Amino acid sequence: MTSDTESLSKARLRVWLKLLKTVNGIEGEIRRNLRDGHRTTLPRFDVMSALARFPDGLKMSDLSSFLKVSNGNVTGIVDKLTEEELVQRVPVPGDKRAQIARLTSKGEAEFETLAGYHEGWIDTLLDTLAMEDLETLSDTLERVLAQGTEKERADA
Amino acid sequence: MTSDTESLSKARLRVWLKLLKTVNGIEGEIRRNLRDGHRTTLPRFDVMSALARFPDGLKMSDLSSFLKVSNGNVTGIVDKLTEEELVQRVPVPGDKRAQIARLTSKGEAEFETLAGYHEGWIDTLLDTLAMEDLETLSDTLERVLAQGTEKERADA
DNA sequence: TCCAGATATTTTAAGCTTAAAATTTCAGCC
DNA sequence: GGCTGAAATTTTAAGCTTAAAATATCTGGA
Repeated sequence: MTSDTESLSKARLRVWLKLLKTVNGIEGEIRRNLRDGHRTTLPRFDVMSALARFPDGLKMSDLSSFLKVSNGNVTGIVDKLTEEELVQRVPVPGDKRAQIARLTSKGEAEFETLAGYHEGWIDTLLDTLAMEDLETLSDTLERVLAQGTEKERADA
Repeated sequence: MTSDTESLSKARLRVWLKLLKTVNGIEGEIRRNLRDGHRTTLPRFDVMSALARFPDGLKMSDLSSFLKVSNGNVTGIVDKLTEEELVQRVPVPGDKRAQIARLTSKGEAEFETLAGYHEGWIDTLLDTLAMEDLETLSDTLERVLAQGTEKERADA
């Protein structure tokens, strides 16, 4: 391995650690805000956010693949959101195995409120990034994501 | 709010979601690699990585603040690493409350191996980023981190 | 000395997460 | 109809995570 290759590898590692630190910091702040100010959690917010994108609801399995978490995971979160009447399970006509989870009107209202705050928190936390930075960053991330997609294909 | 301000806020939100997707994807890949190929987990790797930076070991509380996780959390992880003789707890002379966690020589060897693989995984996953991209990205993240630091001061 | 508050750590309770097993239902084929 | 394998979901077991309570020890002052 040439010295150039080695330093590139080390530089990537350092940037990865910084990326992780940045994202963990922001995510921690969001979790704190949700918990302390709104008595909820990020996984709950994520589920509601996914359901808000699909007004007709999502099958449990579609919800878990959309969020990239396990089936069992969403079962537990939807259980609790259902207890609080923020989400409801609707039977799928013609398939007794499946259920559709969807926001109740109470859940929609709750999500709209939370989403507003959420956008504000992110806006503050990413305050230092102007449109040009955002575009550059977005392009960079896009390339990394594309590389990940390629790898998935190789694994499959 | 002007339309420009609104679109900036929305753009920040979109970039945040992309950032999260990227980091979660990479982190998931690292977790899979550690689990499937090396019978360990990311939190364990993180603890060993922190201890590897401090050959004389770290007090439990310093370890948790370094990793930015709770005290109780490291207690459990160090317990298990200790059972496997990868880490040992050393009493602190003059303070019976405190303990220093440090890698055993077995732990050091194990970490060196894992760290090599880890650097390779990151190198592959960030394959698409050349030195120039890394520098730009690093600067961008630095600014976001600095903003977070400012906010912490305001909260304190 | 003794005690009150601070410090270091562990324990506890609750929630999130996963992979794997279990359950229920479906779909196609005989 | 009945069977078999697939599909959708839930349950289970194990581990990670946190905040808060509990424990043990230390420190400084009365």
